[in-house]
Amino acid sequence: MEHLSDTTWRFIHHFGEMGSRWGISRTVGQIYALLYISHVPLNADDITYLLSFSRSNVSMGLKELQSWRLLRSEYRAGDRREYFKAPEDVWEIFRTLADERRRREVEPTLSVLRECLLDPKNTPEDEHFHRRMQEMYDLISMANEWFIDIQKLSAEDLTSLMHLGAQAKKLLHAKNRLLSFAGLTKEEVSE
Amino acid sequence: MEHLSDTTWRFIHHFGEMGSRWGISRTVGQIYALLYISHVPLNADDITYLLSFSRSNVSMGLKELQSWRLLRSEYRAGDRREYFKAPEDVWEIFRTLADERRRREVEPTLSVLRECLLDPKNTPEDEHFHRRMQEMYDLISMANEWFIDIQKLSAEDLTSLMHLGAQAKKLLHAKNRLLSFAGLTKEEVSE
DNA sequence: CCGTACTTTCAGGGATTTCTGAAATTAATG
DNA sequence: CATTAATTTCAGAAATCCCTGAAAGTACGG
Repeated sequence: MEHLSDTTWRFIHHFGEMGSRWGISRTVGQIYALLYISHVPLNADDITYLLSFSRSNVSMGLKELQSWRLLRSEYRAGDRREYFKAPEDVWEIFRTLADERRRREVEPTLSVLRECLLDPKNTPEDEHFHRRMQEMYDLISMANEWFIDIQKLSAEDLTSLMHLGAQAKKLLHAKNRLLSFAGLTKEEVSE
Repeated sequence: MEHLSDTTWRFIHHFGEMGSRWGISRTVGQIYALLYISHVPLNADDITYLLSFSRSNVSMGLKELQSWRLLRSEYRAGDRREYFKAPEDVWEIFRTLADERRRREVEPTLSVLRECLLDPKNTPEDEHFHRRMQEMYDLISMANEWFIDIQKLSAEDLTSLMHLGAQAKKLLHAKNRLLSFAGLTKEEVSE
């Protein structure tokens, strides 16, 4: 890649902007967009040249992306530079991203909430605070578990489920009807 | 509320930090955490006093939270100040938050991708860029549609589905078996 | 309309984050 | 083990974001 076309630049630029709205800095977003779209793995100098920011910034950016487990890298015979690329599978990228955010943000939030919920309740006001924190804890905790669980599924299964969308509700009800028809309660059906 | 207890302060402080990792500033995060946890609606002066930052900052923060549709407010007889609170239902809060982010971040991203996909492909390299952008577009687009669809469901239905988690896969396969048992293809079953 | 109670706006200062370039570090090669 | 290639670190500059206080705006009650 000699230099960036208008289209690729727009793509890269947009993901820079998006990145800066999330925890990621603009340049890190751009580096990842570039690696995502490139048809060939790139080394740090390639990135420095194509995006024209400082070599050290690229180095730090790559390090950060690695800490998010978002990069694959390889070495080549007779070349001691490291070549980076994003995973082929878009699903994998989003999954990793989401999981890393879960670990960095959701888990610590749950810890703080758990601690707050352990504190003594001295006043009726405290009772109310406790209740609200509990509500939030329950929701976040459930979503967290759900996400961990859902990660087991393959991209294809996830795709099917997504296409199912709100229809899943009907399926759920149908399932419950079948169970009660068979004279079973939910509890009797183990896993 | 005369002043904040240690526990509430920890809660508020944490959501300030979390907010600053998302698009929201620290103080806006704190204001919302306070309004969320308070047992009684608060006016701007209450917030200024309890969190001790400037009145104007509180004003701007409330305005921003309103632009996210995250606040309810009320007026009281003989008091011209506006009193704010967060919705009672935690589900509603997260739903609103997610939907607003969808509108502010996901939709514009899809627009950019659509535009990029319309651009002419001049080289084999461009073909590759196109393919990668298409892959990303397809995934984001599907997730977007899915989320819009899922929003129709009630908190209870969502809870059931979440508890179902990865088991939903079995349900999906059961459905397909039922369909093929009935001699129907997916395509023949419209909605 | 005037005064009062409250809210909003916004320019500028302060704080934080991000980026750079020089120097240090690491690692491969002859 | 010296040389060279590549990477990383880090202090400070630059850019950005956030918050404040003063001033302007709004709206209600008399």
